[in-house]
Amino acid sequence: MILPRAFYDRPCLTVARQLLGKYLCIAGDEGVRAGRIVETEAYIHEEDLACHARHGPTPRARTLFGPPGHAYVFLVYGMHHCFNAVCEPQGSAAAVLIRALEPGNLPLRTDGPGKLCRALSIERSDNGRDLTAGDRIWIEDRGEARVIGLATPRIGVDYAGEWAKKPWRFVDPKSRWLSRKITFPNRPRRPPPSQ
DNA sequence: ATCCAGATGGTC
DNA sequence: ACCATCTGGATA
Repeated sequence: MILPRAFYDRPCLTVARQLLGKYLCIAGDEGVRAGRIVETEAYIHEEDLACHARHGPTPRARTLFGPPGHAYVFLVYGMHHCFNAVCEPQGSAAAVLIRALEPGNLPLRTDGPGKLCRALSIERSDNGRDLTAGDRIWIEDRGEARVIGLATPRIGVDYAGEWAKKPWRFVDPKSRWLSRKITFPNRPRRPPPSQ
């Protein structure tokens, strides 16, 4: 089932959790490519100093302020794309970044936001695309059991001060395809091999 | 295992 | 001047 607009028209943290275990799909020349979502992050409103909406509805951030259920795609570090699903009602600037997929039958690795965009050929021309029309990019519910997401701080936003510490990244703890391994504090390390 | 420089270009 | 990343090379 293609996720309907009502799925996205809810609080960003809810959408970020519920996207775990869903399938990001794209239709291309050689059929449909899809991967299971195992890692997400929420970016929430103008006051979130890690969110691109922090400077208001600039040309880049405009789609964040638009209606839910659309793609927000941008270029980072001059070479990688990031894919987000816009959520919450129009005028409420929030989106969920998809950070990792289980590759399934995809030929390239998808354990990172830039890598998954490359594997699915998502680029800036996909910015603003309607995710509920089912014509090129959509997200599917394939009836799997609900994933209990593990919350952690977001990656790569240390510049955002207090906002960087909020536990707004969600991972499927059973997946081996996360952009970073899950680390537990004070877990003893395996000793180096002795001769 | 961890650390880090460099690539590269849009955005403010 | 930054930056929601990735890769390869150095080091231990």
